[in-house]
Amino acid sequence: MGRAPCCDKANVKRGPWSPEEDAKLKAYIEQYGTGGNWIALPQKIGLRRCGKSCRLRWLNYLRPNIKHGGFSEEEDSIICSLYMNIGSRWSIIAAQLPGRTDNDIKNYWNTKLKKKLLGKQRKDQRTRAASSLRQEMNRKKENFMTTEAIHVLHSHQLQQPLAFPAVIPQQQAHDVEDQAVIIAGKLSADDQQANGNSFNNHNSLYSCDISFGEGQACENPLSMASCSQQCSPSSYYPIHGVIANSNIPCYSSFLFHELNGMEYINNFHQSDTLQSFSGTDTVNRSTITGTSPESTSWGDTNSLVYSPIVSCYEICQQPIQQSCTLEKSSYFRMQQETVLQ
DNA sequence: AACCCTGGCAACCGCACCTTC
DNA sequence: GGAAGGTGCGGTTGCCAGGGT
Repeated sequence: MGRAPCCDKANVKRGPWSPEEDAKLKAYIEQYGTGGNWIALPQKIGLRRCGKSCRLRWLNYLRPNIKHGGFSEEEDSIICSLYMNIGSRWSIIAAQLPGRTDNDIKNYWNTKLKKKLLGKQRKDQRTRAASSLRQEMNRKKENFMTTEAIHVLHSHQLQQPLAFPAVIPQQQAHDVEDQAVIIAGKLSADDQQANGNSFNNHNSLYSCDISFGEGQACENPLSMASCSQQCSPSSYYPIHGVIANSNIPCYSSFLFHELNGMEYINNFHQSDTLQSFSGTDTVNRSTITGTSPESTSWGDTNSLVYSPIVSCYEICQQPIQQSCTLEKSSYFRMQQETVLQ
């Protein structure tokens, strides 16, 4: 059985408070106090409001010495610092900022400070990732080319460029850094013929970018891209992989037959806070669109700290069910490039 | 000018905890 | 001890203003 409502919702007014209501509430509380019972307060005053609503109005708006807007740099840093340490405990954070209410701080964080902070962190992170990634990938590339067999992303079913969002499992998400790897696969003669000269230079460097989105974890792109049936070495395609990181949600796009596919990538990169995606699944001849729900996990402070660097390439090396292997002699080149703005 | 989109913010909702009886 | 009522809190919703098309 549910709990009894605190008031008769049918007989209470809702929505914005009028100046008259504000004046009544303010005058009464300044003269008599709350009486320790918010539920009974509106009846005493003659307000058709819920007691909880009166309390909220008083605490967030009417009580003396309330400050609205105009957060200082110092306040920003206090909020950020406390948020990093204790998360979304707004009442505790508000207690450290005289004149500020938890609701005000919460709104300020959600609408401005979060974006401001993330923008700064991304900039810093990209700068760091650019150098560390190049070093790491150079090292891995050497190892990669000497491996006897390799797992190859593959989909011989795909006859046209395909882009779709991939989702990294949450348990992996924190391991994946903002970086990307491109793997260009061996193309069959048929493929090359079918695609004109586009694939003649299949060892060419395919550029790659990082895409950010919000709120959507990723599934292992490899499992999504790997072949679902027995495959032949002649049907490997260039693979374009994009992985973005951590708890900043990500989208991945890959399996581009040619550079024309980059237009799909561009679709993903219109902004750092991309909220939706679109592409074309030519296997099913359908348009792929989607929307990432706003993340509600900002309480997880990991979302605001740097995650260890794990490249897409490392994921590529993990054994994958249904993946294919190739002799290194039949094989191709892995190139990577990050495009860090 | 009309419409759409987005950001900001006040207010609401529901749950958990606390207090009282 | 536990039921009922009150309070506090964080997440979410919905309205509105402003900017863009």
